Amino acid sequence: MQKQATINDVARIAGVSKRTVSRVINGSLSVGDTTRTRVEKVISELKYSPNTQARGLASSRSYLLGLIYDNPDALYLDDVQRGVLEVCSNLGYELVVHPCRYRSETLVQDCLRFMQRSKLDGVIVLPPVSESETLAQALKESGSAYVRLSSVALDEAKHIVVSDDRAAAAEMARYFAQLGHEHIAFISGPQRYKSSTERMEGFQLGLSAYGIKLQPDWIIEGNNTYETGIECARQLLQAEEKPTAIFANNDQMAAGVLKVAHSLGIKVPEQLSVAGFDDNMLASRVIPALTTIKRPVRQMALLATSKLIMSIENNDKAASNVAAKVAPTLVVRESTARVAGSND
Amino acid sequence: MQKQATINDVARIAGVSKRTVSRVINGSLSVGDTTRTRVEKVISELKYSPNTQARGLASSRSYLLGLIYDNPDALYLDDVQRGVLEVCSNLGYELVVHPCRYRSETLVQDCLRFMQRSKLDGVIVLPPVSESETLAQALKESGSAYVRLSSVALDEAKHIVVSDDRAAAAEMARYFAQLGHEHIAFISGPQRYKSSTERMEGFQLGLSAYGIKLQPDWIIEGNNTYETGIECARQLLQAEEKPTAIFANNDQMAAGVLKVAHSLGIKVPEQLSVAGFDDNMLASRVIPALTTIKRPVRQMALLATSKLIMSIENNDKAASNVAAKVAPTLVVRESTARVAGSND
DNA sequence: AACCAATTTGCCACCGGTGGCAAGTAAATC
DNA sequence: GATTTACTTGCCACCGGTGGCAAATTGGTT
Repeated sequence: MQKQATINDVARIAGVSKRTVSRVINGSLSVGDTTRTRVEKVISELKYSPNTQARGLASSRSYLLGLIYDNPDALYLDDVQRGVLEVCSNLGYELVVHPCRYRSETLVQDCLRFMQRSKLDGVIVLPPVSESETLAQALKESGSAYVRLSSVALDEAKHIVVSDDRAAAAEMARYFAQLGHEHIAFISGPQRYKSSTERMEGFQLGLSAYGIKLQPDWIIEGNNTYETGIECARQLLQAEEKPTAIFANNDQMAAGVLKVAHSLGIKVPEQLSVAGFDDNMLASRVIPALTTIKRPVRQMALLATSKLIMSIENNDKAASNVAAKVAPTLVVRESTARVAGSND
Repeated sequence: MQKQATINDVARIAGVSKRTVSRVINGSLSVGDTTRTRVEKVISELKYSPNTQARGLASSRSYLLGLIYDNPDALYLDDVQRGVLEVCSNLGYELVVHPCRYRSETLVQDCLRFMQRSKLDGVIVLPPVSESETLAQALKESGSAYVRLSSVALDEAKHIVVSDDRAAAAEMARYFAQLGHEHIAFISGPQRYKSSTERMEGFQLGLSAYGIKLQPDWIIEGNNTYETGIECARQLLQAEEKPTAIFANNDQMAAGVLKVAHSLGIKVPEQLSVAGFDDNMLASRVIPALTTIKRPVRQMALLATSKLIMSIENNDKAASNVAAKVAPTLVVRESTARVAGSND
């Protein structure tokens, strides 16, 4: 293991003090041009790169960001992580991932400890953990930089990136209505999450514009997994009176609906329209391919990371206060069709 | 932001020197029992936890592990990451994720720089990056702790966790043969990866035991994505003479085969058997559910992480030299059946 | 009581950077 | 040319721990 060059080596060879080298590294303005180029030359010759631990110790910066989440869908997490990493690597940060338990009593403590232990410069918090106001409060009080991803605007513009799931769900409602569907069921996510209630309310609101009302027994709560999608679909499709369209809170559950419909010999989309939410990889793989709402996950991740780094480097001074709101969009594929017998 | 307690605070309050506190933290033997308990009491009262940067600076340990990969399947990465994180959090390590480009000329440099910059204690390398011998060599020479995940035993037992993909593919061959298939096609992964050639060779070997030979034009190379799965399937299924069974190098491509078969009106499994490799989430979601090979990804991740940490903490002395080999297993679902007209 | 070995504890330098301030240097003003 | 001003650069302490070694304590022996 060849020994790593230190700032002292650079200083000695360049014939300056290490303080000056430090200035060059950090892009300080007050370094003469000739000195700067000389130092830079030595730095690249020695392939010197500063020791982040020492740097962190002296300046309380680590160039480490954290990603906090609780058991998200693999595909969602992957999208987010890719986006975050892209920005990180461009801007010289590394990413530490940290799963945690949203419903644990020690959530706040756990997250703060994580930040402190690893001396993170900031964290990005994913849903549903992002919905915890106590955590957000604790982060704010501890003076940490953070950004939340959410489908509801539950924080100052500086700390949040929101997607308008409510409007997107309303758009799906309109689409269903225009296909002539009136007997519509909704498989919701856990009602304790705002992201779930937002989508449900948006959907209901959208339908009501067409005079359609979701029957209470056609609103079933799943937990966003494929398995509960199957359970919920069974309840709906084995009943006497069946809906002609089902909107599921995400693609996983919609895939479950497809499976059940297939096993019951119900043809999609001829006899039943099915739609999901997310537009992850699964949506295009299943047969028939799912009509769904595309969430711009990657874009949210990019935005969030940029905001976060901006707020870190500006030492939290305004600037990044631009609202970050993204709009999910309807993607029509094969799993939805005009209701049988209708010709609107 | 309440100020963080330091080792000096603990030392002062406990009435000992900070060196002693340090000893207590690191579980050194030579601390008297009474002193130890006193110090521990103060530590917990102050909720003191050592500054990892300072600790790292002084002892060149960071309690940070790295995960190095190149554009893996989202589902695979998620499985691995979950497994790794589980062990990490149990043993007090954090995980830094690091995507990179396997085929880049600067791969080695990039990875070493990553390790050095973040002062990682060790890294876990996923396929296909794990197949790079130059990287492995560089890691070894730099004295870094590392573990590779692979489907071929290309390193000392200490540094690798292997899955026997060859044997698994052979088992799939036997299964196909016993179903009476003789006209069999194989959609391979990129032939530049050993994991791909291993599976192909295993499959061919398995078939040859039954006197079946893969025709050269029924071996098509994809790149493990759904899209190339579709392209390859088109070639196979739009030809004059069609295979009765297709084995794809992974589930993504197998899903592509299902899609093409469906669009061509070819019934699976009645007219065509399809199998994949991985057994990821997708395999059970598609219709019909895929027969596939289950890779014990999670188990590999757990093993790899344990090995890595063991080698770090033993300062690389033997001990972790147990061979770590896992066996993928055949999972039969709905996409495969006895060949039409056969009754073996 | 004196001595010795083993165990426990403390002191100080050091890891590799950055912050604050003083000193040095060059350009601008009178 | 002397003085002020602005800009560069260097010095030293410090961030919060750990390593090596010396000092102090303990307990058992003779």
